Amino acid sequence: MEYTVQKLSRLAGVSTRTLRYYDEIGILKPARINSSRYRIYGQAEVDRLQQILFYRELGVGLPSIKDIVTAPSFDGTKALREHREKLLEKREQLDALIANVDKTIALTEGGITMSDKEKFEGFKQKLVDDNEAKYGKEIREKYGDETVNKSNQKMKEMAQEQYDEMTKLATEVNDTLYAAFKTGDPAGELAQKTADLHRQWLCHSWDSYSKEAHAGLAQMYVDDPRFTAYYDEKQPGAAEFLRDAIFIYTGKK
Amino acid sequence: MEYTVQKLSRLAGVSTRTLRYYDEIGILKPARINSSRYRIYGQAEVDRLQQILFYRELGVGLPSIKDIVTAPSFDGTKALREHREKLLEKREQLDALIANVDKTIALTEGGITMSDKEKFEGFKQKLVDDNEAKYGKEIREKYGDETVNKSNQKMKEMAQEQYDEMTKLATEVNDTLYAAFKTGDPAGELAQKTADLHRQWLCHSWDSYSKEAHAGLAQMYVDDPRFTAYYDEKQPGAAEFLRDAIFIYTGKK
DNA sequence: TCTTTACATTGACGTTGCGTAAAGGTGTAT
DNA sequence: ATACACCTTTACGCAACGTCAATGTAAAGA
Repeated sequence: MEYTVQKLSRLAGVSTRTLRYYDEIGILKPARINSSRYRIYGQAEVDRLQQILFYRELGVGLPSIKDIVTAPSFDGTKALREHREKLLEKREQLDALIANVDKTIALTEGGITMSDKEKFEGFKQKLVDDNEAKYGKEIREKYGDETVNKSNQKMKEMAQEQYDEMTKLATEVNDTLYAAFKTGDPAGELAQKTADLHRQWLCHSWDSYSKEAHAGLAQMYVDDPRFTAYYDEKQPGAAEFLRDAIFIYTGKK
Repeated sequence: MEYTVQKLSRLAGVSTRTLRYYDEIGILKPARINSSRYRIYGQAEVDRLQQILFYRELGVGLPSIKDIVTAPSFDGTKALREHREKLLEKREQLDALIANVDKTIALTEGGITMSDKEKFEGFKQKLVDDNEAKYGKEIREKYGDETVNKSNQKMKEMAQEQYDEMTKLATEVNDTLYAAFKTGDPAGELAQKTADLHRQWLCHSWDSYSKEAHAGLAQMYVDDPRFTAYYDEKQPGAAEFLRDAIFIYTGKK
């Protein structure tokens, strides 16, 4: 099968300009040039373009891609396996970001403050340079009242009914949690009702619900001491109990 | 807390140049300028930078980010929730890509060929333009022997022992599968042994093993007619049976 | 006090991966 | 013959900074 620029561009979902550019920088030369100087691509070029796009999707620069695909020792599947590893890494990064967003939402909704440093977690890959320790103390300074005020402001702006519903749910979650805690059984009826109420409460601030996210948040209640303190205030161990109940509710592990 | 350019840049993991640029384009102005014309950032700027980086991570352009964060009606948590949705979308896209990579690896290892069109799945979001139908027939042309030859070439280059091990395992998987199929029980001893052998076989081509990926591949054996054909050749229903066994083996659902 | 060193400033040009004309040749259908 | 969709090269434009360069300033040690 032979393709002109446009045919190949349609096949691959790239622009003709891109193909000409790839020719220009020597990353993908056409198989031959016909009598009217048209670029004609063949099977090998289609394969090569696929490889190029794979790596491009990763964010690999075109010069590096060139090295990869023009290397005589180029092993397609080996490169793909490496590629796969990088994609998984990228997904982990994304997960970290999502977790941070969840945390930020949950914390601001609760009027709890984050340290400046904490705010940037998930962005920085791991620039754990010495200066961080240097500024650590200053960085760990909390916000003060301003953020809480902002949060209250936002609350005021919410429709009154929504607000009522949420606070009602919140107290219900708390009450049911402590009642369930006394039964000692996270799989029991009361504990599962707590988990369900918690889900309802969550749905007020989440646009879409997923079991995974719910379970993840539950784990955070145990991992983050500020949450633990909140739930354990009246009843030590309540945060952990809530997590267990939610894990069962969401069918995790 | 007040920060100079460098302090803030270290905190947030960006360059000082970036901060100056953000000042230049008016997306993040310092709280004040001191007597030596140094930029001094305060608490509000730290928060704002966090928002900016959130959106930047998403691939949102700086002018759009400016609109978002400078809007007087800007609601932080609402924006975060939307942000979260987009992140989830992005992750789904990534998952699709990973699946495509897995598929490509599996297919090339198996010496099975992909149509040109199929190769670009996952790249093209949905350029379902009419011209596709036009070129559909040509596109659906299969590779021919060339790819198989390449694959064989690669096989030759593999260490002989590895190759022997893999082919031995491959036949073992097949043999055990058909034996297990006769028992009719995907949870039975033989079926689970098949799943384990299949895992071992996989580990020759995967750098890292995960149950999720294993289960995903198993599902693919049923979804992709070429795989189904391969496994069902001697024994119709074998592909589905293998999937069920692997699901149980990996503890899925 | 002097000097070094680390940090700040404003230009201004370079880079990547193309988009987008502009100005023109080609092929094929009517 | 002319319309039309396709192809060509040349060349400037863009985002989001990186990277000099040339220069001023703050903090700390000799």
